[in-house]
Amino acid sequence: MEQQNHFKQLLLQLNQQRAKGYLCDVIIVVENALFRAHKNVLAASSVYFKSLVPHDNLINLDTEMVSPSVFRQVLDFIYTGRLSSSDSVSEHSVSSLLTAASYLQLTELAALCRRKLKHNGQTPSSSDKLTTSTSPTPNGHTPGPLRLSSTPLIATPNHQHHNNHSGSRKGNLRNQRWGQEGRLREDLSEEEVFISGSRCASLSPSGGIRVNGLALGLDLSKRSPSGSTATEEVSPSSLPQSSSPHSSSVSPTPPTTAEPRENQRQPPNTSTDLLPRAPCKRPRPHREDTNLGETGKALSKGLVKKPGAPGHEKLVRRDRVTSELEDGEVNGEENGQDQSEESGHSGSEGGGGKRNGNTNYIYRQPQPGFEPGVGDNLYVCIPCGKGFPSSEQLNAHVDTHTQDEIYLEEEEEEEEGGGYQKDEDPDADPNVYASRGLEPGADEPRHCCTVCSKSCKDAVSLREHEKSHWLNRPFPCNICGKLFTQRGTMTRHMRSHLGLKPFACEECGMRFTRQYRLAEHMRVHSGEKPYECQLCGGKFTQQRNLLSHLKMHTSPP
DNA sequence: CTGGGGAAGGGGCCC
DNA sequence: CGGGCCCCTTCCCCA
Repeated sequence: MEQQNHFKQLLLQLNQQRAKGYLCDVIIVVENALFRAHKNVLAASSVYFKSLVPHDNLINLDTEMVSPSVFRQVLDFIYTGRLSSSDSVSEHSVSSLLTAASYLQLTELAALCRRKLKHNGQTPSSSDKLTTSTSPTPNGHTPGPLRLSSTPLIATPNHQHHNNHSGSRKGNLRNQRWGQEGRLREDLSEEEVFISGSRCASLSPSGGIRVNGLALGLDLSKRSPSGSTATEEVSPSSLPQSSSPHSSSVSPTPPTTAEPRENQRQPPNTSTDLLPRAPCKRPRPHREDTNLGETGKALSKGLVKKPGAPGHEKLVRRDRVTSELEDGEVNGEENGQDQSEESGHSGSEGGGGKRNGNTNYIYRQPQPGFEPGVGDNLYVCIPCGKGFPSSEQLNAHVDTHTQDEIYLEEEEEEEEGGGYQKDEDPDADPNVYASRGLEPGADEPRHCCTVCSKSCKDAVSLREHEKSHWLNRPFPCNICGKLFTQRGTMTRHMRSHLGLKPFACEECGMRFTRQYRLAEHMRVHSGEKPYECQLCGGKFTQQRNLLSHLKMHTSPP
């Protein structure tokens, strides 16, 4: 007895889930594009991926071997066994596919491409030599859509270290891994992790950041030793171990010779058994320490502590002045939080943002009807949330954004909505006045710049003036679009997205993005409390807590 | 329920 | 560009 079309239906379901990001547990970074997928599917299709996915939730691919557009075809092929119509698969793209397939050790796809090239009278490029052997597929070459053989994938891993192909790249990360101690190797370079220098420079006049990828609820920031988020919902087996961060932005070493044959018969649910059962779409807003056993309080805190996910653009619209000039976090951080956790608890990440900062970028609600990550619209415009099937189309679209356009829309919305947000009643919160350049009780709003206090005659003038401040934040985050005044700050911010925490506590395994924080943390273990309140003698491990404490002394009861 | 303390995250900025 | 520090903020725990 056999259920007909079972495999087809199963694959169909998986592909639909991928499109929706449902249960996706791995992110593949190709240049500046992010792709979500299922580890099991990747592992079942590629020996290369099989070697990576158990350890990493974030995989960077060598852009010299595979481009975003090619990888998109590769991923489509993995999930469907088909390539798009042969008409649209040019010889050049077949060649690129072959290179990518070889690099990724997708032997079936490589063989398919090779046959396609042969059929077209082409000689496979040298790149396909990466694949030392492939198993022939029975269905041969046929015109029309290329189809995956129905035979099981036979893994015939070669022993070449494909990563070496990227070795020529400066500061190459891809061969680097977290060491035994769980420390990121010293020579990691943010730029390498991060995709983008090119896109970084392509900040559009509108301030729109080109992020050719799926923000789509990906929470790149949640990556401390464990977690409860989409990207963190990983197998417990890979949890904590202070030395085993879940995602590395590097491409680990390729499959070793030791495991080849296993690849053919991996139990289909080997890893899914270890995955959390709950859908990863809506991570809980609170810590979930309970599953961590006695790993240690401090550790557990770090493990599940939260957020900041660029992704579903659920955002709280704020007054333009507030959001752009006063609250640097709303756009990138708080927003991300909302996006990832929906519950709306404002995240600690947004913490620093309430102060000042002339952050400028405005996230927009996704356009009606746009469902991030669904279907072919894998490339998402951060500003408007619109999805596009290709990076080229996205880039073209982003160029159409202008700051004025955003302003116009803002204006329209202000007119429609009366300007204030319901939760931003100036009467209730004097800070709102400040942020808007207004003063409580003033009938006529003063159009003051919140950055330099310059007074403008009207709102339009103020906006024009405010633009000048934006230039002071020339460093955009390629993931969330937030702008920074200094490159170093942006780099540090990106580190939080990727969860790169090079500084590990030897006592409990907690990891930190900053050495200073590790030093601070170590006082927890040493019991050192160097900060003493001169008023009451209270001692604190953190200076900031002493300051907070002092406020308690000084503030009226 | 509330307030204080502990611990942690993030951004700004200076060196 | 990284380190170090400051500030703001959040979250959790506990009394």
